[in-house]
Amino acid sequence: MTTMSDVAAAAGVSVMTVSNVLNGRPKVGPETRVRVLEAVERLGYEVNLTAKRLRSGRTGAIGLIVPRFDHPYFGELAAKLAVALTAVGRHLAVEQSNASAEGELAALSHARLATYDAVLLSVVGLHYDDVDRLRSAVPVVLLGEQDMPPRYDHIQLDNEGGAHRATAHLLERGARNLLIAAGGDEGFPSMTTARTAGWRRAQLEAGLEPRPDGVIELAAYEAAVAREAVRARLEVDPSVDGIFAITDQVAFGVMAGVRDAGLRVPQDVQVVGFDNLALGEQLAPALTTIDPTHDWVVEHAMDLLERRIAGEEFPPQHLVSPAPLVIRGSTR
Amino acid sequence: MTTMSDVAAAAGVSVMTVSNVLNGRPKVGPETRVRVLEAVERLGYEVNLTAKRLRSGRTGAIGLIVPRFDHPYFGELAAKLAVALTAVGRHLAVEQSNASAEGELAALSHARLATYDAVLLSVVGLHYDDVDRLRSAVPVVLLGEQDMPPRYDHIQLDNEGGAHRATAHLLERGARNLLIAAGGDEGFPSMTTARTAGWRRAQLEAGLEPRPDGVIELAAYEAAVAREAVRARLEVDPSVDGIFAITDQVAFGVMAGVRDAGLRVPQDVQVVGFDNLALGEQLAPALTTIDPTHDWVVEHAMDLLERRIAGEEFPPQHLVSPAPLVIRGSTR
DNA sequence: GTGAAAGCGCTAACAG
DNA sequence: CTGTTAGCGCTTTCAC
Repeated sequence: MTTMSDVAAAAGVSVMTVSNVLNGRPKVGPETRVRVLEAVERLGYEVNLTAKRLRSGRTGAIGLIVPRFDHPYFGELAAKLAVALTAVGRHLAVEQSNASAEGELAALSHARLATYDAVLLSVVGLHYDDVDRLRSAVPVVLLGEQDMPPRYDHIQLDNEGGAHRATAHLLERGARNLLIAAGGDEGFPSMTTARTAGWRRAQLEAGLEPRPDGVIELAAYEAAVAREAVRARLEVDPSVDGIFAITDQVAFGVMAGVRDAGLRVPQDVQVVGFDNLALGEQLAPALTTIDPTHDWVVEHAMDLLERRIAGEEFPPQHLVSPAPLVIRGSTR
Repeated sequence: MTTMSDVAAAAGVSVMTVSNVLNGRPKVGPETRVRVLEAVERLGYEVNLTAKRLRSGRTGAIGLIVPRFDHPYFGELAAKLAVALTAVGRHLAVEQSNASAEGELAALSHARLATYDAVLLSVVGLHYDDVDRLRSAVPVVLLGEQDMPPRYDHIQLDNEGGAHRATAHLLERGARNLLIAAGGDEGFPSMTTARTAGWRRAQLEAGLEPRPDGVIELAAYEAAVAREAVRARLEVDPSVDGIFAITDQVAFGVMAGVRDAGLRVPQDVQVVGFDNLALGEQLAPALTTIDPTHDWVVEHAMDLLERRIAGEEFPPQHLVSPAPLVIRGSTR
């Protein structure tokens, strides 16, 4: 374990000069710099990030807290974020919040958040009050579709608009008997209510009254749950010719459920998802879906983070990303 | 920002006593303890993990370094690991290594590894020499199928055996013209060579000579690549009746490619994958595959980590997890 | 059972 | 341009 003092001794300078060289501060003579860098090289010195943070309050690390590691949506977002952060000399560590009931609170604890220069918090599954109680020593930017305390910067998708585009597309391609595979009304603004509203509005604008039994209520947004629900529904109601699935994972289940019922996608039933997971492109047929524009989210999240880290003061930003339609084979 | 001194002052004790209470050390009087805990509660104190680590060298955090966040295999492993670590009072942070060429080295730097009590390093894509050059201040346990320096603890799957079981199953279910969707021989022991060897051995044991053109060489283990390669192959060679895909992601592409060629799974071509990704179960037909037994890996990895963290000395362990067959609809 | 002193490795602030 | 001093918040050590 070599320290800065070791390097300083080896180079015949003070620790402060070593620190100045290593952090690229301007006031170091060129030959002193070379001598220090040689000593660093020779001793294999690497900075102790823990000590650096304790003193300076910075490490270059950004935290991303997601509800679960095994959902591809977060994996795809995290991958893009990691690349973008690496490009600006930072790095990303991802933590999972709701591995267990207590895990949720533990991951959000002051102490753990404080290990990062800033934190991106994905609020899926968190409630307004949980987040409102949060006290963080570092800047926090919220990501996700829940209604959240306005004092935070918050980036979300155009859920209503995306669902509207998805549904309008189904109608345009000739579907008339539309279902939505979603959840029940939770009584507060959420991804579910916003996307359901978009599905409803598109039909009203086309002069269609949404079917009263149009919502297939799913206990969980998982493929297996959707698959069984869709199969059961189609067996008693074969008139259905279009289904908007509230997420791509649900859409994967919907497509399997349609097949289980002996029907074909897209000839008998057209399907549109929401999330544009990489895998949707590889199915046969490939999934028509709404793109959550991760690049857009990453770009704007990083801008907010950098400005907050720099201490810039400005009112909390509430950004809504576009959510364009991606047309593939699951619609005609 | 309240510190331990603030709490000590509020409770009328020394910082040392606060530290003792908070860390459950035995030598504190019951009523002192209550007084301290009250002060902690009142002031909303939370420990500064950075300071704690600088002094004690421990934070309770375990690092998992994966090649990429957006591969579901790692997501599923990380999720299970996070749950298990939470249960023992630790927590998991996941970092991505090869977001870029330099990212790989950066993620493995001494400095970054040192922010954890121990590190699980997934070595997919890393070379023997990269890992051999690694100097870490904390225990490192290797995860993955590459050949690695024996001085590390290393957990891998039974690649050859799993591939053998997958192939034997295809033969048992009547397939006779077998392909493997894999990569070329890289000239060193790897996941590719081990799984290809298992595929070969199963055929030899059944009295079949593996076809010289039996390996569909994929430029990358991605669904899109496999899909196109399989479609092209089946169009010139319709006699194929069984394909072992080297990973589930490849298998997803293989199944789509079979359909693209106008054939059916499993009636015309049977398919077996390797990884048991959650999604494989939701396809129609569901994917027969080899289970990488994440639970087994997690259990053994945690055991090694805890013992190394505790400073226990023992020879490097090289463990091979079972890799059982999971039979579903993609085989008859 | 409790506390005082020392210092983990680094950097901010300032002196030279 | 370079060095000195002080101290981030905590735990280790050892004295009482």
